Amino acid sequence: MGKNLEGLTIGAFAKAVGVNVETVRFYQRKGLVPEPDKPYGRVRRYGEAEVARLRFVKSAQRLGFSLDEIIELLRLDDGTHCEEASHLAEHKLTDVREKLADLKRMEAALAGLVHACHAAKGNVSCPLIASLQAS
Amino acid sequence: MGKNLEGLTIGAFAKAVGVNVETVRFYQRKGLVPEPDKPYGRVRRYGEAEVARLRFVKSAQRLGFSLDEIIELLRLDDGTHCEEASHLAEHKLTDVREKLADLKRMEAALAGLVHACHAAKGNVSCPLIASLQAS
DNA sequence: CTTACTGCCGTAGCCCAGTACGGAGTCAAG
DNA sequence: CTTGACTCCGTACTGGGCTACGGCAGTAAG
Repeated sequence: MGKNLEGLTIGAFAKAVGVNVETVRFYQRKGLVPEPDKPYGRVRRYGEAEVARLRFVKSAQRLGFSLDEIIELLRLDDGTHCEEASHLAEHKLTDVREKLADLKRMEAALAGLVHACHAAKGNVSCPLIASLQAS
Repeated sequence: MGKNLEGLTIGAFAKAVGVNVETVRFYQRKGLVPEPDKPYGRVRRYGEAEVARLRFVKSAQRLGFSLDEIIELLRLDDGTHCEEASHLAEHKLTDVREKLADLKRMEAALAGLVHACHAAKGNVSCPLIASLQAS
């Protein structure tokens, strides 16, 4: 595996992004990451593009997109279906803005919770359940 | 079912909070909401405290807490664990703020894509994957 | 060549958060 | 006192997102 830097094996690839090898395979089955041809030897090799793509998948996932939604997003990325992509992008943009609004509300609620807890230092009770009544 | 305000049946209880009856039972099995004794007849009755608790569960869930984390939060609610509750909330707050930053980047990328598509119908390089590189 | 790693591939299983179902009991209106 | 909606309880199933397992093949070091 040593000096040939033509690409990463699946194990190195997975490690580079911080996911399990099995997860890479799972994503390949779903079409989230491509399954490269086996070029010179007989094992697949992964390059920078694949690393970026896999990182994107994990990032989008952290933002609350499902794997199926991420497939959609990835189809927007290759820049070739501009007209349909634009439509999809507008839809996703609406999604994203809704998520932004949700997250901002969460942020406010959590910040309020933290604040309430700190404010209640002297007091005995910190009413967790009550703190979310208004949300 | 009408005027007796001695408590809600499970159906009315679930409806009052906007969840499925089965979800209530599921939460009872997990210990997220208590299973009241059967007082007068033989069906359980639910009161204000239970409604508040169930609402709290759903609210916390919207804030991104898992059911297991919510069990933790509920155990902290007796008011004597203010520090711990605050710590948990702060941790979530950090999560939420990271997600906000990512989402804003994604929003910018999507808006850029839509704009580019509308402006120059042709080859548009989509910055979606690149937009999350920095995370 | 042998031994020991990966990698390849399919299938099965796990966890989470519910959802559905079925049979028996209960309750209130007609 | 019957009817029909609701409750109770257990068990089974679902769907999303992985994770594990097992058998075979290729490759690398000794």
